[in-house]
Amino acid sequence: MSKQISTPTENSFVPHGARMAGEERREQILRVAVSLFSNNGFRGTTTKEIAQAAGVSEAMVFRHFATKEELYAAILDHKACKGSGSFEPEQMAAEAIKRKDDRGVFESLALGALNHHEQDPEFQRLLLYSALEKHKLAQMFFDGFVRKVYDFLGGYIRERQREGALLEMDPAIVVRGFIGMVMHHSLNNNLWDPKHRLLNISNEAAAKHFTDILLNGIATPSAKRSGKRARQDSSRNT
Amino acid sequence: MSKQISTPTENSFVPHGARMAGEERREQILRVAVSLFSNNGFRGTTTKEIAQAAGVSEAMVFRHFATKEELYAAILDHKACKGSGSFEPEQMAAEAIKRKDDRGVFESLALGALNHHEQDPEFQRLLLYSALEKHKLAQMFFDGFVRKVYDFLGGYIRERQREGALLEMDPAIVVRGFIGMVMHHSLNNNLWDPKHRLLNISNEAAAKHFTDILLNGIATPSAKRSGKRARQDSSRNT
DNA sequence: GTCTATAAATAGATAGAC
DNA sequence: GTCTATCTATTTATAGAC
Repeated sequence: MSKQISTPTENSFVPHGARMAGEERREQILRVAVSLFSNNGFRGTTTKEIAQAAGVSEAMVFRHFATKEELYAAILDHKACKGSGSFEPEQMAAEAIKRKDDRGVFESLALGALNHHEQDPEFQRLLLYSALEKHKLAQMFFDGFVRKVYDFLGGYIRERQREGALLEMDPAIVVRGFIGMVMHHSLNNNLWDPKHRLLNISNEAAAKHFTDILLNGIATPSAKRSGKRARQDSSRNT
Repeated sequence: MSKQISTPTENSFVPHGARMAGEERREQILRVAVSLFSNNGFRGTTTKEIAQAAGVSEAMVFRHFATKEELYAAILDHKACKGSGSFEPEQMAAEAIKRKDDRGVFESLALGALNHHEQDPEFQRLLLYSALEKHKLAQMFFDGFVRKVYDFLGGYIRERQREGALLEMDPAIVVRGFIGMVMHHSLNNNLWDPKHRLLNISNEAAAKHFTDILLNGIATPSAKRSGKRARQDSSRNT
């Protein structure tokens, strides 16, 4: 509330990369803005609210960020970088990939994503808002980070298909399905409070069960043998 | 643009349920408002925009709807009813359920949902916006319609588990996973234009493949036999 | 019914004192 | 650096003429 940790003695000789005294204030504004934007979206958040939440005047906000749009862009940029920074799929599943442990690969990725979204719920809301509001940075994030995930995970799946461990099927569809299970679950956890949830399980359990479904499916072995008939029955509209 | 199909001759004796002359105008306002709200959200849409898009003055909008909030609520209500009206899962999969055709059940539900969201993209955007913006009607829709789907589909899964056709596993998790695949795919189709999509397949193909994954998984039979080992390897963090 | 005009409140952004 | 005061444009909503 009342932090005045400034370094006025060195104000005269600040090198090009040195942090200004107001750097702290800037980050404080960013923090509260993240919270407000993620809760109310871009248009649902006023600069006055941001200023009040940060405990400064509105003019201060515009001193650090020329426009509201610039502030929002700074946040999305920061979050997108942090998002692809603190959550590196390739790195996260590196071990399991070397061991060709399919379960380990998918389970660790799912758990990583679920935990990431749980500890930083603002991230998903921010991204969804910006996607709905058609902000450029949302498009950039998806074109960048998401595409990387598809390429990376799709590549692993393709490799395992060649080795005969996974069924032949467009890897992109598999990735879409798996990410769908995980992201949709995260979204539900983030949008609805625990009291209203239709499903309340730990991230570990969710990651495990989604991986179970992806790799093994839910049909029993006996049902699978007799399943071919039903399949023919229902393929009238193909 | 210039429809004046009114019935002024009967204006004097309107029964309690009769439609006013301005009923048409009201629905026109509703239509353009749906489009604008779904594109820009509640706070991102101005009453002036709505009036201009409807080709009337702003005062006319407020004649039909006392407040902007009331207009928004009317839209969500209408859409939610239409959503649970034109898309009745139990009815849609009724045949397949009677035949105990698991593939048919999941595939028809997935295809129904995908087609529904494709022919009415505004619906999903509207719902997402209202969920993010924490409007009451979004909560009501999820507490009502979505819960019904979970109960209905979860019930079917439980029944098939008792019959030995499906593996023992919390039905809610299965429903969450399957709905996740389908909804996440729909959302991707709705948020990104075709040029930027990472996956471009027909709804029929998507429904089929998601059902394949759900029932059979993606592991080959041989991999499943040797899969138990890998499972033990990766269960260090359980 | 539909419009013009406008009220009342709020938005983003700036000027200038300290 | 931070504030108060203010400006301008926009937004919701209403009044009253036709």
